Amino acid sequence: MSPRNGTATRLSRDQWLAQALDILATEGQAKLRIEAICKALGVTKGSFYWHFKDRDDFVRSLVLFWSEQFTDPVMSRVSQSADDAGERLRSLLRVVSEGGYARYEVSIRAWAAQDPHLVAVIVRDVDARRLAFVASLFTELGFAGPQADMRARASIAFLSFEAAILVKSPDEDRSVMRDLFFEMITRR
Amino acid sequence: MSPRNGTATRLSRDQWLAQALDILATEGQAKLRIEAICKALGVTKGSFYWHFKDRDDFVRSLVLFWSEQFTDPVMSRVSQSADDAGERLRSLLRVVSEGGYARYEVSIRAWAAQDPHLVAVIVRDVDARRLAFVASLFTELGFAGPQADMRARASIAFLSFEAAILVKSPDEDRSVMRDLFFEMITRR
DNA sequence: TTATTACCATACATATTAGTATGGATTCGC
DNA sequence: GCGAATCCATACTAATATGTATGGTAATAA
Repeated sequence: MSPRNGTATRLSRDQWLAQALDILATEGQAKLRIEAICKALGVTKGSFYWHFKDRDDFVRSLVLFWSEQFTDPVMSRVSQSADDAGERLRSLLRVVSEGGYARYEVSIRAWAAQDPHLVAVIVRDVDARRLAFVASLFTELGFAGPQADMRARASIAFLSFEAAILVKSPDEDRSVMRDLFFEMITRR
Repeated sequence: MSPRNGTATRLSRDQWLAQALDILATEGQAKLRIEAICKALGVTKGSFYWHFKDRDDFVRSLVLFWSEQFTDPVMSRVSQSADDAGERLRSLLRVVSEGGYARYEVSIRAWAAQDPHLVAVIVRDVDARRLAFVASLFTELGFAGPQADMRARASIAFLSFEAAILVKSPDEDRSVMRDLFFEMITRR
């Protein structure tokens, strides 16, 4: 109920977006109403309409924020994690899974389906960059063309939908699952 | 604009749900408002509130309808498709992909996230039955325990997220992708 | 054929949410 | 310190959605 930030409630645009992503992950997109976020931030609508033109502007900014937070940073972190392409792939699987980066996929894509003009454009760009990045890992591992593409799609699907399947494995089993998946998908 | 059913607009509960699923797939869940569905069906709200108690009742009925339409029928059809477990898996991949059965996954799961009480319960049940069914195929193929479970999750993820990734392959490539995926996932 | 049920139209009430207008309070450049 | 820009509160409007009350028509059973 009380403001979530320390000092006397004076917010930046990014604080708005970060709080919104948190609500999106924990309570779903139906709870992502303007005044509800205001309450979580300890401010009123006056703040919202200073930072954002309207709700459309907010949603697009949020999806853009998501794409900037969870695409390039992950890719560059993974790129620097190892020299061996196999180890980088292993790092990708672990980072995305344990970092909870996949928990926004469903909500974001539900928006994309109902806003083909702007949200879908951003998501499509993210998809393309993810696919190219992961496929390049498999190319480095010696898979060519469609084989690399298929493995990239399967890997992204495995990571993304792992977070969406409501029947969960225990945590220790999830790392076992990842290892088994890694062995299968890198086998020549 | 005109009523989509032939005779003089006299609907059953299932016709309501089928029309709703169609709107959900084509226009997204934001367009799934009561009066919008009324318009598509050529009736008014009086009809809606005769068939459904309120909107919550409608949403839960819709998710239940989805689970009944796209779980047991697919499983039984696949079960009868061949004797060999590998051919049944191949049949599953083709039927789900070409039948467009995965296009509701995102919207349904977005609802599940925001309604843990009832919608999520239904989706969880669907997930469990899907996992058990697909895992049993891999068990038949000689994979035991975690190997079968991992392969079931990967297969379901591949099918579900294939429909959600906005960067699409051409249609002929999708069948190639399926074949490549099949070879990889069934390799011992 | 008549009474009853199934199904729907209409008109209304209510709630929720987005959006606006305006002024007040902090902070910052200078 | 002072003006200007930044950031937000308050009070309001307007649009959109759900839900209700009630009556009407077509089908069905007897």
